[in-house]
Amino acid sequence: MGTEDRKEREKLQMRQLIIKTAMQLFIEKGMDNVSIRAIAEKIEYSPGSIYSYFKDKGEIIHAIHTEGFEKLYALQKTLDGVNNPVDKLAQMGRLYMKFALENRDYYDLMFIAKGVAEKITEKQEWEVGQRSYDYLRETVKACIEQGYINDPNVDAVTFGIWGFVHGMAALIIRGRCAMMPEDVIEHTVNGSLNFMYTHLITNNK
Amino acid sequence: MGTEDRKEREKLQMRQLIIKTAMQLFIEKGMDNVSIRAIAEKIEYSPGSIYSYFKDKGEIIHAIHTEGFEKLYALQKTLDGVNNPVDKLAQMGRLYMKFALENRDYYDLMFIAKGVAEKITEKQEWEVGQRSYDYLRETVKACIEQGYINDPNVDAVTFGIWGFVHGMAALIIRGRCAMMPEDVIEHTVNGSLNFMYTHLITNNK
DNA sequence: TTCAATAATTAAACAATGTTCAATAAATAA
DNA sequence: TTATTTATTGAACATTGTTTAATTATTGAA
Repeated sequence: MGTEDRKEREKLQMRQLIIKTAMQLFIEKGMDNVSIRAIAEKIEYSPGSIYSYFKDKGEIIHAIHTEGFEKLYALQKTLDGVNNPVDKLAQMGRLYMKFALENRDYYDLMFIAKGVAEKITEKQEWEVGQRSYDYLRETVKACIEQGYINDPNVDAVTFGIWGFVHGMAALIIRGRCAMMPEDVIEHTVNGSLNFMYTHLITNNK
Repeated sequence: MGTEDRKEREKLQMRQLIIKTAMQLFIEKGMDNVSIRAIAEKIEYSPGSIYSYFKDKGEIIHAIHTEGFEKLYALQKTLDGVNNPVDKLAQMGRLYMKFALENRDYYDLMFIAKGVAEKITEKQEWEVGQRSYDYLRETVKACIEQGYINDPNVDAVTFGIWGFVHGMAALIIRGRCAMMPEDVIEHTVNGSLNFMYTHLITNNK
């Protein structure tokens, strides 16, 4: 009988609805001001009900976290056609930055928020993030192999470049840029990206 | 009569005790697992009492936040004697990284935690952080003026370099480095710092 | 259709949080 | 000593995430 399939489908739909609603409220009210009760109320269920679909609040957050990584990786894949690894690296940096600043709640969950990463260590659920990291790493590796970057340590270069873009994004998202007016931040970030990509590449073209 | 002075002194001592105790518990139990009640209990006062010394929990956190900036600036000042701006920049990077990783709770409060920066915007309490930023900026400026860095945009270069070191620190502190084993992180970070400082400097010595 | 079993949903309760406030105790100045 | 100001308390409030016993809805078989 197909009723089991239907039930499963409904269960999945409900999970999806909860996730969607949670994300809506996150964006609307800020990640820290969204209670289980608020989510429950918005979907017109009781608070307790949510716990038949998610083990705890962390599991909801983790679901959104994963969604964010899907989005980011999809963006990265749009660079598949770029052959020159230096161009690819530069474009990836801009794309990463754009993603971070246009999806601040997602980015926060993915790379900044506390209490998200801890719970993942148990399982191998890093895969979804690993994919993105590998994509960057492969590009860096190509840059090194083709002589564009003059440093044999792929991991150090990759981590450094990631840190560089993440650092700027995190400082902006967490409001640590009081030393410059709001409206010049974007310009400064562009300048920083240019500076980096200009200087990291060796001159032997 | 000097009793007013004494009272003021006592009030300050009490504030200091609260801050010290809070920091102890922060390190001991983790920043998110320290309640006003826990602090109160440790100093053998009632929870309500704390509110005669601090407006709210945020004010305690902000006090520790400020303490952190004092510590960092004191460290930076140890580089006053370094004349070559490139050396100074490189040493500052390592020093910053060391501070971040050896004082994770302070660093978290200063540059990552949410709900800290927001409350500061009102006042001009950025000064304590601004000092540190200016110290970096001046060093970058010297590097540019002396031809070591080939980019006229002081702010973009400064922000980029800060973002670079902050990014790595933040990723480590917030547990986003699952792609590499715990014990190679330090080595990788060193490699990244070397890579950056080697490549950001133009070759005209 | 009827009925027992299974599943989904709820409301109420729990413990922990930050914070407030009237009552109490302590310290001070006259 | 006494009146006043200050410090401290403990109880209370609202809000959180979470659990659970009771209730309602749904299902598959008779």
